[in-house]
Amino acid sequence: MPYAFLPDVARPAVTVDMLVFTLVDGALSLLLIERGLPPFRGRLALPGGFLHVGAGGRGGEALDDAAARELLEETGLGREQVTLGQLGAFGRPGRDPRGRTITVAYYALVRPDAARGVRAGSDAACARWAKVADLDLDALAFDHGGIVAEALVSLRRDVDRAGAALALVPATFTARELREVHEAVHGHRLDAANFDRRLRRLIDDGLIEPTAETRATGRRPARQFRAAQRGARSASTAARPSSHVGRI
Amino acid sequence: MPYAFLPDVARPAVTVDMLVFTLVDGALSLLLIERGLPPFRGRLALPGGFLHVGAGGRGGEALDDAAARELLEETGLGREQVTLGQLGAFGRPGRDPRGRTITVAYYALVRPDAARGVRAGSDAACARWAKVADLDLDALAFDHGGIVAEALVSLRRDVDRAGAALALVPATFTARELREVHEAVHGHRLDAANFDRRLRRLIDDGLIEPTAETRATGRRPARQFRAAQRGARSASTAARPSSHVGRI
DNA sequence: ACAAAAGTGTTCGAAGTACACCCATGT
DNA sequence: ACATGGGTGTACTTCGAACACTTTTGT
Repeated sequence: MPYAFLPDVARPAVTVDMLVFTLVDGALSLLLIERGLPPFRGRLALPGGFLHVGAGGRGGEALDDAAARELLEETGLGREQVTLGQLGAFGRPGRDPRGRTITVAYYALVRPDAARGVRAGSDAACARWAKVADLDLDALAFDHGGIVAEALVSLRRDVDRAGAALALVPATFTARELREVHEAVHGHRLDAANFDRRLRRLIDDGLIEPTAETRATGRRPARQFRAAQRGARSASTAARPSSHVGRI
Repeated sequence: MPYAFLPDVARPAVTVDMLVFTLVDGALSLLLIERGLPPFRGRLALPGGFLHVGAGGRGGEALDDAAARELLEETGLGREQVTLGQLGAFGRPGRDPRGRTITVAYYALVRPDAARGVRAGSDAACARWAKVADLDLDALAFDHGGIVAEALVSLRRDVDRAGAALALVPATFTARELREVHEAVHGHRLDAANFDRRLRRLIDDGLIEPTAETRATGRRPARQFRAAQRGARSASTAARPSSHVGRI
């Protein structure tokens, strides 16, 4: 038993909410559930759940582990298959009519090929991919609209640092696919020629590497790339300041 | 009374911890308190406290308000005098030996002139400015060393976007002072000539504006600048994509 | 053959870096 | 007068945007 006790103040309930992003038909999409119970019954909401807190002083799960658990429950995806990170905490009084809750929002970036199998999580009544462009943020349950809005700002800011973009393409991808990630996130077209030169820089920097095979894509076959495994950096990378991936 | 109740699961205690940064003698510094009580008695820690949660379902304070309240209690500074923002939530089991706690970390950037008067908060046993360069992160209480490390990464990333740097200089400042903020945060010297051209761009973008007076600084008097009040943007700013300030 | 997509080259401007240099002032 | 810091100019480079252009495939 610990030698000192936490003061006996009122505690909020703590939940973890997930912002699971992927690309569906080239459009940035977010996994939402339709609530089957009040409050906000019938409204769309972020998947999530309560943080597991052990009975004793030390038990329970870390926030990151709670996010990974929720992700697995809702989508069947393991944390190795996605890019996971924390967005922040939200706790305005009144955000949940049932009582005081704090939520810690996590984002998860899912490759589109892995996203195909995501359906009917055990926890959620009905999980679906919603295109971000079509989403009415004000219609979401709780304060989830505001959380999604913040996540989109972070995502758009950090997709250019390549880390986030690489998390949203299949393991091997074409230049077009990676470009479409940027286009989907930012919502506007990019010059294919300029983007290819950016790809070449990513190769120079050791972030991605070309594969031997090409892929038939309807017309002329395209070269493919894959994310470089860490450690296999080129000399030019070592000289540059490392491009930190940062949060989402 | 609400029509539905939160499930009766165990709840963690929720605290708000403050990372109060300023420049002391040109060195990036952080406000720390020496703990007077166990656990970690005698060790340095971030100032902070428990989130106020109302007895009913709706009462209590928002996370931002808790951060502002802690800041006021520890430093006497109001939220209008500082730049305040959330860093994130930390909740590893075992981070507090007394029991399960989640902390939401906030940063506050304090202008050096305002930091002069910060001393002996009502809450803290003994508050002091610690130079970040001299700090032994592993010696801090709880998991505060890791939190500080994360904050420094964010601060270094975002000081270049000008928003953070302007929060760490007096209301009117010289080019040298703003440059020293960048140097203090990044830990290396910058070319004064190039930095001056960056200043000129900040003027063009309407972020800062020159004042009429100059300041005697030992040798040749220096021109002074101030942060431009929002709304007084130049034409060039309106055309550009707005440079979001982002978190810390 | 032709359309569509892959891929290359060119030009321009914005902005970072390095460095030479002039200017104004307190001692 | 002169050292010190304030302030300007110049050359080089990187990188994004715009766009003309060639190459390679399927139909």
